[in-house]
Amino acid sequence: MQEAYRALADPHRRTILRVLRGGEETAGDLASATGLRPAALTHHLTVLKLADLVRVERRGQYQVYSLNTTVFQDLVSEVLSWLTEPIPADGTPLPKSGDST
Amino acid sequence: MQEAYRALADPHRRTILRVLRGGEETAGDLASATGLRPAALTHHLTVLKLADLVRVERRGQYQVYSLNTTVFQDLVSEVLSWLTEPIPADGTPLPKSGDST
DNA sequence: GTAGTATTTCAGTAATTACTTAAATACTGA
DNA sequence: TCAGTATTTAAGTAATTACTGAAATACTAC
Repeated sequence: MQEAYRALADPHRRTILRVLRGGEETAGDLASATGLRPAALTHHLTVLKLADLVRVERRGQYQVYSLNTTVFQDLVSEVLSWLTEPIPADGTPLPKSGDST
Repeated sequence: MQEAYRALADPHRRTILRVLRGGEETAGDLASATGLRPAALTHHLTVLKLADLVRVERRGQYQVYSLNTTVFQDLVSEVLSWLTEPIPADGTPLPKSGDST
């Protein structure tokens, strides 16, 4: 999962993911959507592929990118689990708010 | 939100957040939980504070950290919304799988 | 083949990040 | 006040990251 969290940290990459939620797009379309130059876009797409968040397929002249919804859902589920599965505190007592002096 | 996404990108910071899910902890306890040296821990806590994901309160000798559940839930909600609110594709047609030559 | 379009790779650079040690600060209890 | 504990700040370094322009690759249509 580390690669997926890392992938989310960049706003351009989150834009790419959001655009791909609407369906597959060519690399060129993603470049327009993000305002990135080709080489910079490729860099971000590489990070997203490393995280297995997107898939590519060559279609003629184009590279067509799409969301790998499986991994994407796993990621969301993991973050969500943080809300629903609290980790019990260990027994170590902590000073209470009025405790000092 | 950018700061929050950035904060999630580091595994030590995710550990800190998970530990705090179980209740407030002193900086020292968090250092033990993560295996970080004091100065490195402070660095990560600063990032988490910047993202408003954690709060601190001095309690005597200790600094007691806790989750800011509001922001934390906002973050989870936003990620979750990516699954439930697809962005409609624009009208631009894309080449279909069999299209080439 | 050749020209044109789409995309990636390469090599280098600037900015950011995580970390270190040492010193400073904030508090406690005697 | 002093010694001790907890934590942060400061200054520097090494690694990582995002980006650039230029060259290379992959394909299409003639």
